[in-house]
Amino acid sequence: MSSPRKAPGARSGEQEPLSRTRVAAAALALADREGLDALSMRRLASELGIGTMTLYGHVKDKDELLDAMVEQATAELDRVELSGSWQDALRTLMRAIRQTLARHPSGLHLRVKGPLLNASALRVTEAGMQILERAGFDKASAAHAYRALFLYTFGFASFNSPPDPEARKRQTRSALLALPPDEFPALSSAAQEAAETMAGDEPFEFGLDRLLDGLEALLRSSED
Amino acid sequence: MSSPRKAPGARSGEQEPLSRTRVAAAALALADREGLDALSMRRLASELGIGTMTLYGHVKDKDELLDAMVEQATAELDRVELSGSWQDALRTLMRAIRQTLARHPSGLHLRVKGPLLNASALRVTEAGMQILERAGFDKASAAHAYRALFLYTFGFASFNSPPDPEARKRQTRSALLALPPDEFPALSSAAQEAAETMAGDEPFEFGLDRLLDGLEALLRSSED
DNA sequence: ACCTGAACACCGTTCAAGT
DNA sequence: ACCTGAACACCGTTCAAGT
Repeated sequence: MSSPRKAPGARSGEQEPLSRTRVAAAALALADREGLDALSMRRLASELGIGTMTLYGHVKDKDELLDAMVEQATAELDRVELSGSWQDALRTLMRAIRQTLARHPSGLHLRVKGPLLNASALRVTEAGMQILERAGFDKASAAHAYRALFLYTFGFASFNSPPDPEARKRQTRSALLALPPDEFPALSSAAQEAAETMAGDEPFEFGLDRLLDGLEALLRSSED
Repeated sequence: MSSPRKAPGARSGEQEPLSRTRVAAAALALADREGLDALSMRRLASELGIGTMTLYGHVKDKDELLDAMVEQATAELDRVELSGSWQDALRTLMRAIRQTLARHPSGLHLRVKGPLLNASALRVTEAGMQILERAGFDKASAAHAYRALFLYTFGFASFNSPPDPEARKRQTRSALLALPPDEFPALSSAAQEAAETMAGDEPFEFGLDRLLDGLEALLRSSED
């Protein structure tokens, strides 16, 4: 009767029972908040109010924990509303991927060691492939096109992301302005323009548009 | 006379005196050989035959060591021979970037925390910007185009890279074939084609060509 | 000056013991 | 069964001492 665990409802400080998913969510939250370096098994456990070793009941390894975090993050991608031309639909899809990656700042340039083959990631890929095939691409072109779009988006998200976009731009701009103009004529005269590409949505949209234009050209040439 | 340090020439086991560069090179070699996880200050020091703390004379931090490794790797990029059309020249440049990233497998998806502003990286960027401006792009378009090409290449290199390309393809293919075809019609019917995009040069070249085509279209439309 | 061992505050994970 | 403290083999880095 006096056991503190009896009540089935939510206690003030208590949570639903631990699960792999909840462990992954907590780990992702911690990593997003304080950086991947701050994520340790011991730290995570104490944050969850459990013994360190209890974590190993839900996750074999720290490596498996990192995998679970990637799954957890990609799960947000399910159910994106897609409409319009095939270009618009792909744009929407890629923006969603980019946003998800951005939402988990240090959480995701982490170590994606192999192809992303969890359920959520595959659903997104399926959506992309359907859009491309319906647009008229054959299977091989559709697969290549999706991969190119995805890796472009991934590269942008992991390398053109916060923190502090303005600081990135300023840092880049002053580094370029400090270059000897005779040795770096193009860069030092385009310092402002180059700095602008270091953050924000617009540089992402630029490349995405070019990629989609290139795909459209391929589609037209194959239809002739 | 009997001091083992007197001789200025190369001893059997001895090396030139330690420097930040040599420390970075050794760290990069170690990380490439055994993975980034195997790189520790203690391990690196003992491999160099010095006390752990001696490393801190050449590098403030482990973080600074990682920065130095990135510098070291990008240094390989200097002096790429560029010729042909602007498309061919950019192709050559991007291939070189991709190869350099591939040469340092775990060494480089590491933590590029900010814009790459070291001398070698900037020289490569300068080359790219010159090619684009000579082709007729204005400064803003050239900056955007270079950034898109670079991030596409970066995404590909860090996410489509070894180890074991064939295993990646097989793993992807069987995961896709295991999907329920009614829920994943596009992916399960294109399992082979999708798997093929998971490794090799050809998928990289596909997206690069589309990007370059899109850029050419932009260039033509701006010239009218 | 330059180098470094010892020490401190951490890690991930094994193992054996607690309930 | 489920959970976990203690212990082991590591970390990065500070500090004070060696030459």
